[in-house]
Amino acid sequence: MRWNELSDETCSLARTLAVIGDRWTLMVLREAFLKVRRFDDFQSRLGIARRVLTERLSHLVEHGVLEKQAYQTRPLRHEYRLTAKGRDLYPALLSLVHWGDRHYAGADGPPVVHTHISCGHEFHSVLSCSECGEPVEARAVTVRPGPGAG
Amino acid sequence: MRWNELSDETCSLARTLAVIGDRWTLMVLREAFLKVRRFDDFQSRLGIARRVLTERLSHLVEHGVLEKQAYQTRPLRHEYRLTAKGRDLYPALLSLVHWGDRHYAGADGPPVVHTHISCGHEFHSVLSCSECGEPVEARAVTVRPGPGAG
DNA sequence: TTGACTCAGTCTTGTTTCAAGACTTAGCTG
DNA sequence: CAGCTAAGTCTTGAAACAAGACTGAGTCAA
Repeated sequence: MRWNELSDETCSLARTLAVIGDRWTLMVLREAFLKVRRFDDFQSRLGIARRVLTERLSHLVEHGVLEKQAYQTRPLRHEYRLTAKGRDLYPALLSLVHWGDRHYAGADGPPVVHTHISCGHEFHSVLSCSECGEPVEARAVTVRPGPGAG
Repeated sequence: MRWNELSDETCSLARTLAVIGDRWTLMVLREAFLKVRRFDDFQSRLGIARRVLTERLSHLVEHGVLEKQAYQTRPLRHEYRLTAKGRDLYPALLSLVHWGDRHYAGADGPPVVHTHISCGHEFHSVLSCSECGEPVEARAVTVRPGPGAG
C-alpha cells in the first residue's frame, strides 16, 4: 500500500499528510511564514530543484493552503501567499520547530528565537487544552471514535 | 540539493524533518501514541511494506524517538516504545491531526475525538505562549537569529 | 516428532519519484 | 539588439518505494 491510500475516514492525519506531509512542502511553508512569496526566493533560499518547487507550490495552491496572486501585470508575475487555511498550520509547524530546538540545539541555544508580540517575551510553544487551558500531554488524553468515524 | 542537506544550524525544522519528516514515520508515531508497540501490529494497522517499516522503526530507534525493549525471552521478542523525546512530539502530531479535523472533517464531525482526562472534556489543541499563556498566531510572532545561529 | 503457527524481519523485482541543471518564454533595460 | 529577470519546463540518471515471497527461531497440539 502507499501511504496515501490509508483510509481518510478514520484518520485526519493521513488527510493532513496528503496535503503537507512532505519534507520540501514543510520547508516551503516555513519560508512562507517568514514572508517569502516568490518562486525564485523560495528556490534560492531552499536550494530546491525548480521542478520540485513548481510541483509543491501548485499542490499547495490546489489544496487551498497557498494562493497565487498577481503582484504586477507587465510582465505578469505572481506570488504565493498563505491562505487562512495555510495560516492554521502555524501551530503544527512551530511545534515541529520547537521540538528540533529542544532536542538538537547546541550549547549556545537555538538558531532562531521567537518573540510573542502581544506580551513582548521570547517564548516557546505549549500545547494546551481548548477547554481548561492547561498544557496537554499524551498520557492525559484518551481517544475514541468520533461522529465522523466510518 | 536534497532536503536533508539543508543547513541544520539555521534551521531546527530541517533537523526535525531529518528525524521524523516522512509520511510513514509520522503514521508510525501516531500508532505509537495509540499504544501500538509491535512490528506486526504496526504493519497490519498501516499496511506499510515490511521493509519500509523495518527501516523506519530502526531510524526512530537510532534517533532516540523510540526504544526497543524485550518483552519476552523465549523466543526473544521486542517492542517499540516512545521515549521521553518521542513523547515530546505529541503537540506537533496532535496539531497536525487537528488541522486535518478542522479542514477535512465531513458534516458529521471528525473521525476521532480527544478527551482531556484532567478536565474531562473533549477538546481541540491550542498553541499557547509559554510566557503569557495566550493563544499564539503567526502574525503575532517575530523571528530573529538566536544564540545558536551560524 | 511432525506439521501448523507466530513474530519479526530480509530479499527481489519492477515502478515511481527525485535531483541537477540546461533550456524556454515573455517582457524589460541599456 | 544584447543581456537580464522571473517563473517556469524538460531530460536524464540516481535513489527510494511497494508488493509480497521467503527465512528463521521458537511454540503448541496431536
